[in-house]
Amino acid sequence: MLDAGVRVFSRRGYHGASMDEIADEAGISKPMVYAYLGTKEELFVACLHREGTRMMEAIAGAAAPDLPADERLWRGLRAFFGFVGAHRDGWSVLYRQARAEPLFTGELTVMRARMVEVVAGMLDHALRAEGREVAETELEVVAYALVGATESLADWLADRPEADPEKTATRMMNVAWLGAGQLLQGITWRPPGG
Amino acid sequence: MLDAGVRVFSRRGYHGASMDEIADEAGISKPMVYAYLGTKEELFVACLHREGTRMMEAIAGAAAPDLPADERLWRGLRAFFGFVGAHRDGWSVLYRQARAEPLFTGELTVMRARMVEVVAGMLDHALRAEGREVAETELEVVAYALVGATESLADWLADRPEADPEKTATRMMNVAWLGAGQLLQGITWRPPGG
DNA sequence: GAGCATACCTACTCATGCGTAGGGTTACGC
DNA sequence: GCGTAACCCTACGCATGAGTAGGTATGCTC
Repeated sequence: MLDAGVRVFSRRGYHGASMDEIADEAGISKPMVYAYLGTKEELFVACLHREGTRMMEAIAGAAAPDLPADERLWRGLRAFFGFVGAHRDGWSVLYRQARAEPLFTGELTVMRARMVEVVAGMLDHALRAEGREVAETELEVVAYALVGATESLADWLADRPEADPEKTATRMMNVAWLGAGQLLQGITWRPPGG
Repeated sequence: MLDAGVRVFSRRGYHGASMDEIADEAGISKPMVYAYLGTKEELFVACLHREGTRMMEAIAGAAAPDLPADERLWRGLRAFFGFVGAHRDGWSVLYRQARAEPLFTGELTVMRARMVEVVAGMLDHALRAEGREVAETELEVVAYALVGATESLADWLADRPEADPEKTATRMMNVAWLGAGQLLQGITWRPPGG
């Protein structure tokens, strides 16, 4: 039933989806949907939650905390893109629909914050291993950028059924790691004339 | 009048915005809106178009094509940040709305092509200067990642009034350039055991 | 088999909001 | 002063779709 919701929401968008169509897709009647999952808004949040949780679990399960940073990042990215590739509908619901609708931005902010926390923790861990340290804000910014870039590529992937998730993960890793790798070595770029 | 549209659309979202409210915001009556700009859908496209064009011009104007690649990227990024920062309720919000709504995917494809053209063209130019060449898809992916990261940082910035835009742009440049810089040198990361 | 609960459906109410019809107002020509 | 034309308004028609009322079938208890 949530599956039906996710399918229809991703096909039509939150507003374009009618409860009739969702009920139809699930093979039951509308009052049943209301009986089990409440209003349209609640139904959407339920879908959002489930897809988000599944994704988090997929990533957390892949990126074991005792691995070296690049390996962790790679596995995390691969799990992420693998998930998006396999659940294009779910991704569309999560990040396209939820982002556009002011009603759901709160939910989404929480999820992203958790993602950023994970990534920042990864970088922090790698830095401490080398005896270096960086202000928390600095890490947060880098993590934000990486998460944003990854989300963006996930969108790219979701629009291209022929694209390979594995290959996309590798590309992302190139951008993320070669950038982050330099940063971890203490190399920074400076604005000209600054 | 388009200004009113942009304001209301970004405040309420595409569906949440009513033509009455837009007309009210513009200080005229609804039939006037229809007389000048047609249906709600056409109005939205017009807003999207204008904001997108403005942003493109801001970036293209800042990043002169005869500069070295890092300088171009830096100026482009700064212009991008400046624009998104100054038009917080403008382009990025509309863009988000458009992505969620299947109605606008066509229009969006065109805009995206132009965006990618600007960012990827920058990278492509740098590559050709070194006599190297990379598949168009490859460039598109990198461009996507960079734009996504930048948007994400713009969000980060918007939530923190005390943060410095210039400094944030520098951080973004660090991630983007040190990553892209390595890539331009032909250095690529490979998956372990691949 | 009467009473009752569960599970589900058809068919409705009602609010919302896009798009428009038709009426008023001002300015100008004659 | 009267026609008329440009301009803009109020006030409505109408479709859509969220949420619900009230009915029907099946099964379970005593």
